[in-house]
Amino acid sequence: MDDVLALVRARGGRATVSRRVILEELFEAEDHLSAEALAEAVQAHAPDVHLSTVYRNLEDLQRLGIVVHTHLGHGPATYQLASLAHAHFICEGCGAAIEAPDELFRGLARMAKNRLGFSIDPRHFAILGRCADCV
Amino acid sequence: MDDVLALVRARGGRATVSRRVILEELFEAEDHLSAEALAEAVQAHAPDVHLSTVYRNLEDLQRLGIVVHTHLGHGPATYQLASLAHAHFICEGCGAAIEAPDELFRGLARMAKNRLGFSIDPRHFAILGRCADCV
DNA sequence: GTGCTTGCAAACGTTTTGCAGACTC
DNA sequence: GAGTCTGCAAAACGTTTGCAAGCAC
Repeated sequence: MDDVLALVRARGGRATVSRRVILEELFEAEDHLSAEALAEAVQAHAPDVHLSTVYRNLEDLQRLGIVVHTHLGHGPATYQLASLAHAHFICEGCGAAIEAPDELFRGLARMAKNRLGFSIDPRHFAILGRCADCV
Repeated sequence: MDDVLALVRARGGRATVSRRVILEELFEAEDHLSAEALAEAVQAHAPDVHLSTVYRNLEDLQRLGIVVHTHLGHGPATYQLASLAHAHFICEGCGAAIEAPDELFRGLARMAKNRLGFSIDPRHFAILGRCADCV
């Protein structure tokens, strides 16, 4: 958290109140947050922080490699600390989001690399399907 | 093509000119088409078919299981005949879309099923990464 | 003081919807 | 004739941008 602000400063950025509160909420969040949900959480502490400021900060933080966004379905993107990123399975029946351990993708990664020369990063878009409860 | 129109009729739908031309273009298309690209192709034969009509028909055809849509990246969704659906790898460097043979996903499918009870359908969202040319 | 950052409002690209008329069966 | 389908315009949605004022350094 302080490391991040130091990095921001090192790149010529400023440690503004908005930036600080946005980072606090990101570090505290347990789930992925949409930009709108993050804005609401931030506004509980700093009511004047605008949704567009949240979007701009998320973009900056992604450029610095601190935050990543993921598409879990058809709604808004969700944001999280890059250090916590992982792949997801989304149930088309009930919408449940299941965390997918990275090791499940080892075989696919190897085959994609060998046969197509392609290095996968399975974390950006979720993989759809059906969970145990939805047949 | 005629089978599809028969199915549409069997469900109480009508075989309108728009529907016919949209289906023709879908059967003729080699690539995935965005709704807008499909509308343009349709309008070459039937100039008055509106983009919203294309969207409505695509939705109906998806409900019937004839068409599926896929998200290849951050732009518009792409549509294709369900019978031609497959997974994709998208290069974050150059944007290239590479078809991913289904057998690459066998191992992942088995592990997801055994360990999480989840049946994957890897075709709805593309998997990002980097192609051979983009390191 | 320099120049990054902000709030606001307005635009964006994609998709959906309300409506009155037109068409298929 | 009943009910589906259409074109059009307008709205909806998530996100981005232009601008002038405000703040960090």
